[in-house]
Amino acid sequence: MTDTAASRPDLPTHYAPAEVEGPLYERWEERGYFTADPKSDKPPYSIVIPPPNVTGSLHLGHALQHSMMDALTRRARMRGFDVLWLPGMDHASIAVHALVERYLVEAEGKGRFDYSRDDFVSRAWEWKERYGGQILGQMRRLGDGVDWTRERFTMDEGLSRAVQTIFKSLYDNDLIYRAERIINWCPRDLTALSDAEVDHSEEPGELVSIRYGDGAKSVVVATTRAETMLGDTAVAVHPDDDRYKHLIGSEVMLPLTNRTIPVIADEHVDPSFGTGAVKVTPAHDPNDFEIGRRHNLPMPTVMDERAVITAPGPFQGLDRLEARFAIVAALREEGRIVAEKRPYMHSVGHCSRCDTTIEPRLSLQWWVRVETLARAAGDAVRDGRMSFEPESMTPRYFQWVDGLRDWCISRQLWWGHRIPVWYSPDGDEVCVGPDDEPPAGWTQDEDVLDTWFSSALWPFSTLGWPDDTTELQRYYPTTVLVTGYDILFFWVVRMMLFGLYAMDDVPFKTVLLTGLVRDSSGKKMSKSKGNVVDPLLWMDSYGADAVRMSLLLGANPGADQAINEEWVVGARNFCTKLWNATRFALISGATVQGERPSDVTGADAWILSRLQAVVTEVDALYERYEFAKIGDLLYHFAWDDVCDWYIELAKLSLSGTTADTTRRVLGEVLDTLLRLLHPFVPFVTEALWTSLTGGESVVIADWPTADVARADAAAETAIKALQTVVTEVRQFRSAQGVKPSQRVPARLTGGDVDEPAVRALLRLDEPGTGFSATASLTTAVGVRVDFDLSGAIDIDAERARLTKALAAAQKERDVNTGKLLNDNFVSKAPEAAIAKVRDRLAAAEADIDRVEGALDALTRLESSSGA
RNA sequence: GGGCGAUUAGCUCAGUGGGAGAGCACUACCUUGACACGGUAGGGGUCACUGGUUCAAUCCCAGUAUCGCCCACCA
Repeated sequence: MTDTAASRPDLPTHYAPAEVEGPLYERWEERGYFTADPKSDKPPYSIVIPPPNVTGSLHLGHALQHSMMDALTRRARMRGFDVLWLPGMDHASIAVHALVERYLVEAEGKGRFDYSRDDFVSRAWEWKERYGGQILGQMRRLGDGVDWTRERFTMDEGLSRAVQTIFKSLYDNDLIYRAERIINWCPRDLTALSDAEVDHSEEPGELVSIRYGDGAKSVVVATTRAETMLGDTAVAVHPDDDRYKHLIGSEVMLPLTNRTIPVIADEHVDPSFGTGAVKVTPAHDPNDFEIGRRHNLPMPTVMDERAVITAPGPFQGLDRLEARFAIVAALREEGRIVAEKRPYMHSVGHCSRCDTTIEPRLSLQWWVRVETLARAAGDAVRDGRMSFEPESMTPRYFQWVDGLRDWCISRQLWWGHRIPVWYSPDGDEVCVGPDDEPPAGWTQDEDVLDTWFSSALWPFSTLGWPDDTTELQRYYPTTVLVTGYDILFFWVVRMMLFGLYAMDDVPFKTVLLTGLVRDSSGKKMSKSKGNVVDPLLWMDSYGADAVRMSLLLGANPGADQAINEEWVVGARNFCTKLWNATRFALISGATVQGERPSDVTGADAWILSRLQAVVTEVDALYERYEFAKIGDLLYHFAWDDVCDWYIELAKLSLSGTTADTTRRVLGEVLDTLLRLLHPFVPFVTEALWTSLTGGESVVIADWPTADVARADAAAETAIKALQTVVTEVRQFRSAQGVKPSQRVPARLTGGDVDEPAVRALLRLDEPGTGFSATASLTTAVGVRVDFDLSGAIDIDAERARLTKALAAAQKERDVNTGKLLNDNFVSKAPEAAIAKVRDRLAAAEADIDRVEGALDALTRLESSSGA
């Protein structure tokens, strides 16, 4: 044992993640490992975190994305970059509203409008301070190496200033305007929503056909929204529709009212749908609004903001659904219902926050004029300044960005950035910048901005914009954005719009889109299905490393992934394996200081050769963000190559003359392996690496570099031969029912293989006096092994094994012979392919000879033993 | 209607124009001096279907079926 080994504490045989992980993060944070240094001369590497909602808690989707970002930034830090991974939270305007409102109802029994605006907002701030931000602690638990000194919040002072600055700039450039349009209105949250905040689903409704007018002056319209008829101001038909041409320009009676409405011609109408005639309600339907605009129709509003009928008459005060039934009943009484179809499946929009059915509503709102911004955002991808990983997601981006409609940014809420526009008593308006004073006596617009307006600024507002800070110059554009494909449109597109506008450059060079995490049968996790897993529970049971590793092992670019607890158990087992391998190294006196051993041979040369190949491969996989493959590669290298073979071989060497070299190689291999694994499993690697090396922290260790000079084809061939012999003999022993612990005398002849190693791994004794070969095996690498099983050989079992091997070899021979007899193949296939087939044929024939020989020997043995 | 993707072992998923793979699960044996959260050996798949291209197709092309996602429309 060396001095270093003696001074190191013994590790327990079982890795207890909860005990190990806890103290490590605090130490990292205290030492400032995660703090970026804008003044450093290292190259920058920057990622902004997708800011979780202040109301949020860590779910598996976060855990996946954070594991990826943490792996990327930890590796970048080890590679010598000045890393900024910037954390923060989103104020989540509408989501916080819902929670605070619920809280106030429960705590004080009062609704939102029982409070003044200022009072409500200060309650919301209190709520945020008290209950918000629990996810930040959960990020520490997961191990996220973020720069906490630069944590931001979308409503903090600096970001609010950025919001106001860009609003004024866009306003001054006529890219923000106020207009009355049809918007998506949530009658529960009492606010407008953008198109992106509406989810559509197919639902059963009813399609009723109603006769408007009477006799010759009548027309039948079909509708799923009978209640809106009170606001109808026309019936539209297609201009070329012969059935209705005679009616165009005339008026029909609108039932249940005293009004008549015109029949108009509009190209929008599809003559083949329904009756080919459409009722037009401009104030309550987006298409009808457009028709109304084209034909200068009146646009009466017949419902209030809670979707209650306001039109005077018997239906006034009814909710939209009650009104629908009542109106259909009234029409039926008048004999105007011509046809009814129910259930009638059609698509219905819902508030993405509260699931309430959206009510299209004519309303005065603020808009971003997106045309030029969207074109720039599209061009940035078309000319390669920004790209998606995986690339297959690019069409989705274009689909959205090229068809983007003006963005409704005003919300009738209180929690959020208030629109910086002020009105005079006469109705004049002025947009106020952050450094301006609003005119005295003017009043500010009541609305706040869409939450996504401030998130759209995140990559530069967090770096100090609109000031020209060193951070902004250094870390913008950010290196890569890691986020779920589900918020491509909400967020990614809008960051592109504003990033290009404000900074004249893309906000990130690459967007890495992750899939969704699903349950073990591939179902989307949802509260209603009850299959949501809290990653914190898994972290408590198996460790943050295990959760991270199992997520990353499933992280194929852009693809959804399933996960269940067994996967996490497997990852925990892997951590334990690492733990014990390192324990072995410590017990064995592995050393990591001093010169690298030169002139290594045998297993030592082999594992170093493999190691440098793995380093090269891992680096290549990181370039393509292939986390699953990186994990798989390191998993198998660690478990198969290092643990199953190298450590077993090292045990032999450690008691021999090359022990010193092996101690050094063992140390180097584990040191390098732990560094390679650190971005995936930071805690266990930190605990093990510091024990093994005595270094300060693996967080600040150097990323391994491949030493190509260590590539050793001869060593790899030699170990492969050894593995072949060992495996074949194990198969033989297994088939023979020879217990692993039973030592068997054997004689090895021929071939070129490390005989002492083979004997040790296989528990084969030297042939002593009285050795009698009762069974023999000629391996594929030419080594013949004669065993003295003292007549105990199970001839039937061995014959079965050999017969199976013979069949396989014969099949291999036949397949390859067939290919070579095919003139087309021989004349057209590339020479390399033909050579390969020849080689395989030769190998198959040799195998057949060998196995047939073994079968003959078996037969002779059987007859000679006189069974 | 437009776009994208999937279909490979019981499950979750890799993969390649020329020998079907991994993890988990399963079977047998094993308390071998790092590890039973382990070791060794093993079983298991017409690579959805039908055509085509090719000397050769699980892989490329076309079509079919099933499933999933995104966008648009749905009076």
